[in-house]
Amino acid sequence: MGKRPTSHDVARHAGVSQSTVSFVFTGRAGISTATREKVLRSAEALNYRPNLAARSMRTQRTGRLAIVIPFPGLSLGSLLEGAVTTAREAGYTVELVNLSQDAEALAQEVDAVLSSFEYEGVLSFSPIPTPRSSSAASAPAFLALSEFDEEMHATGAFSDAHPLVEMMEHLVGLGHRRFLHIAGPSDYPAAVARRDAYLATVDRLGLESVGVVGGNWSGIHAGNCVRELPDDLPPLAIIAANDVLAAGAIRAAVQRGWSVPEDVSVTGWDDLPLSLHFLPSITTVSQDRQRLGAYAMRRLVAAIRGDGAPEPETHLQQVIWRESVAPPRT
Amino acid sequence: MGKRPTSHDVARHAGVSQSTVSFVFTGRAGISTATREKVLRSAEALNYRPNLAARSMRTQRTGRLAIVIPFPGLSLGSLLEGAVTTAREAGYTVELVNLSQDAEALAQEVDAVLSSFEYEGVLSFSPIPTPRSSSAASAPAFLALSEFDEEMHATGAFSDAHPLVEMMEHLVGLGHRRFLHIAGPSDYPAAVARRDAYLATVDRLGLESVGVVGGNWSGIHAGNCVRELPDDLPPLAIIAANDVLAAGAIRAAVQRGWSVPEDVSVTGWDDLPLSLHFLPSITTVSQDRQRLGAYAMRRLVAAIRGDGAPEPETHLQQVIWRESVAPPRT
DNA sequence: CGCCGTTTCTACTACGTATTACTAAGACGT
DNA sequence: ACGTCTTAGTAATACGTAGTAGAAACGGCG
Repeated sequence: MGKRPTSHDVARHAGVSQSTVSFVFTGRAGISTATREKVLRSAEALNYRPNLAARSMRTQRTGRLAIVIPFPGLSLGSLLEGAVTTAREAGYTVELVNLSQDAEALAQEVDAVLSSFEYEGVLSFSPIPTPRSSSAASAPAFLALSEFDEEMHATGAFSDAHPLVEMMEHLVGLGHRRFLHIAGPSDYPAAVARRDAYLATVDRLGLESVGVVGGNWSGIHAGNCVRELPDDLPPLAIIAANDVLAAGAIRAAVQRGWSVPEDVSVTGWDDLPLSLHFLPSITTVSQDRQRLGAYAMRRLVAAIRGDGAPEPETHLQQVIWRESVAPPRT
Repeated sequence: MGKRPTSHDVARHAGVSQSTVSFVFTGRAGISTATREKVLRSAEALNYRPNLAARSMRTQRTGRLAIVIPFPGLSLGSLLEGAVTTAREAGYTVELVNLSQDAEALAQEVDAVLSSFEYEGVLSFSPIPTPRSSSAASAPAFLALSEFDEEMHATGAFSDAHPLVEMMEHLVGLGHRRFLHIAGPSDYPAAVARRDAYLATVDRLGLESVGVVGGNWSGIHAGNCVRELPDDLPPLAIIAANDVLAAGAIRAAVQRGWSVPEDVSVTGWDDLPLSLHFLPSITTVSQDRQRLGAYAMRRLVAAIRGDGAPEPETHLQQVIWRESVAPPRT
């Protein structure tokens, strides 16, 4: 039960020889349809997957490719760099698997990856539905950024959105009282954490909140939200959940005649390559994505080995003050 | 000679048993220093690397991890998505390997990857020095974007920078005569291709070129170049090698009082997420990075199988007209 | 000189698969 | 009925490693 089934097990179950099973799986001719289906049914029943290591030993082919990425990656997010480096140091190799966008297919694919016997651990950097009870037998460690995120939030280390609080307090120090939040989609824990931090800070400091708008990562949509605001609103401080939303908001504000930052201050998140050159340059939060990736991988490896969780990283995020923030026009 | 050496070969060469070789490589105690060094010397002489498939078959551990990426990637560049999907369809698995930035270490690491016997093919999306004569014995296929790039250029399909010509001709049609090119680093074939296309077009259409400046991918540097231009230059059309350079240029132009696009038209390349929201929004070239990644992978797989090169992709790039381009102020 | 303990090495086996060589069973023409 | 050809399946083997059990060499001690 606890062991991974082999082609011998399938053969025994189906009442044929191991060779026959192998022929079925390699698609060789000379197998009757009846036998083939019998074998496939047995394989299904036992949850059999060919062992790729054994196969590649026999065929003398690895079936593996590498994509090498030089360190200053193609805006891969240094996330992968950090993760891959850490995995390598721990003696692991990292494979890339991509998934479809459709929710149902995605769940199925994740399940396939987890039950493929090919991986000792699986890491996801984006919110993914927790896989259905991975068939108890030796399931690989699974770590999704969503849990990760929430846990970090709980421990106050990462997506706890503390920089957002820091930015709001600074804006209040400059004289701002009226705020607007442009939020990201609610299935992104980071987006939720930022929204919650915004609401909590409004509450704690007794500020005026014009509302929470947005709900996706579209800069166009963010711009539309700004266009719908009443004319007499400024001075206003807009806290956007990332730089794309901030950029869309700035553009819409300028287009309706509000000057940034004199009438409207705006903050973003992510420090995209163009944020520095924007007009005005965007105040944002830069994340040390490489260290974040490394940390996520350390956690996964610890989970595999049954070690306790490693020390959480701190100072992974930093506010970068730029031109899009100023005291409100008096 | 043509075969990959095994621990048996090393044992024979060193005059010990295979077990001893295995013990040396797994670091087990109970091996005298003399024997250990003898084994290591033999292994070095034969270029031996443990066969990971055999090892993982024996140990029942794969040593492999996966990073799953959902389709609308984290601005991974859809490049990887396309490549991974294509590889999977061809029956391959894709591993991520990262390299250091230092040129010498990098060359050594690439060499290690190529001679590790672990990969049937290796793909690089960035310019990487062609590896030293990969020890003739069954070297894996290697495809670097640099060659790729240059070849595509030769066949007129990809980095042939044709969109750049299209943009310049359009600008001429609007009435522009005076041009400036902000180039990328000369070790990026794409950057070179764009510069060459610029120069050729200036020549062909008898335009006035203020010069070719730049030389790296820094937006700040691009801005400095624009700041050094003479005051009475506009009207001017700036052709930047990518959007970051374009953004830096726009920012510097606006800061010195030139309005964009009335005084200065600017074009970029890449269609970054913020380019659409920029003030003014940046005319750029969008690349179908997913198809590009898929094509690169098809080529790699074809090289492995000894097939001829697949049909080159066309229409991978498209000019996106935006606000940063207009007729020159009269 | 024989006994024991330690160190150092070797012979052998199992891991799970693909594939070659072979056998059994029909199908068919004469 | 007999030999031949085709089809469907099986037995046996090799791939390269790690590790178990055991052998050989060696030194110390009585």
